[in-house]
Amino acid sequence: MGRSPCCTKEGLNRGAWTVLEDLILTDYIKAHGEGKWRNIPKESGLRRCGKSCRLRWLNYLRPDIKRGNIAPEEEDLIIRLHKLLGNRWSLIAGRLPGRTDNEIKNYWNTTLGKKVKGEEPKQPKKDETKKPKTKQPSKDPTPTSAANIDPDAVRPQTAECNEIIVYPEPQPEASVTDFASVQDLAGDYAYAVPKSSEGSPLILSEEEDFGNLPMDFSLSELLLSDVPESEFWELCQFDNTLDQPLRFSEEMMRSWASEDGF
DNA sequence: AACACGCACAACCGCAGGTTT
DNA sequence: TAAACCTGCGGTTGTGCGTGT
Repeated sequence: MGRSPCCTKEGLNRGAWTVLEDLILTDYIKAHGEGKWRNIPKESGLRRCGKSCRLRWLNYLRPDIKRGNIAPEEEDLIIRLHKLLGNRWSLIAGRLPGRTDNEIKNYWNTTLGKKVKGEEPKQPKKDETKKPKTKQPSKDPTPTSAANIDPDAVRPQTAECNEIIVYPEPQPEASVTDFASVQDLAGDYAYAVPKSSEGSPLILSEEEDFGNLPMDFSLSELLLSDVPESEFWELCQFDNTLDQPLRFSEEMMRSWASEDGF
């Protein structure tokens, strides 16, 4: 099949976006919605190709984008997902609320890839006090930024499920009935372990306790619907470098649940 | 203070695949 | 049915900034 260039390059701006261009693009998308990228330059007057507009919006201007450092739990998840999926960044990003494929790809190439290979990054990742590279004020972190979420924070509810912890099968030290089975539609078990007010896991053993769980879902379906079931538990397995089960934060679960219509 | 170097990340490029004509 | 169009993805590049000398 023949392929035309994405746009005629003549007369188009390239390189870093200006504040004005960002404003025009944001206003246009607010008014007309996403999609029809090719029409944007024509209709908005932006001197950018549609592809560039799409990239700018998806990776930078979208209001739900999370700014700030990758949290340890996100990092853990990226490593595991990459192990399973390889460089399928968009798929990985789809399971990290507010993160873009480009951001994850960059993070992997600069930091995580080395870490996983056992090679320490030359310098620790700069903290959130770092300034943006380009002089664009729209880079301000959103209030929901990961940098604002302490993954180790103890949330003082006793009955609500704060965290979903997936244990590999079979459970070595406990029987299935020691845990709250959220649902096992596919024959897989997902265990919800609420934290006590002291922060230690509270093991549910009574059926009625399950009613306090915040959502009802098929975890394998929710997590990676396009990953074969046979590979699902591989993702959840303990390994030598991460001696703990796979954890998903409350925020992730909320985001996934809303995205997937649960 | 000036320079060199390396890192981080926004942006670009080419390709693949789905949709429309 | 084929060609053209459009969107999305992953790899790569360019460059601003921080840090070390």
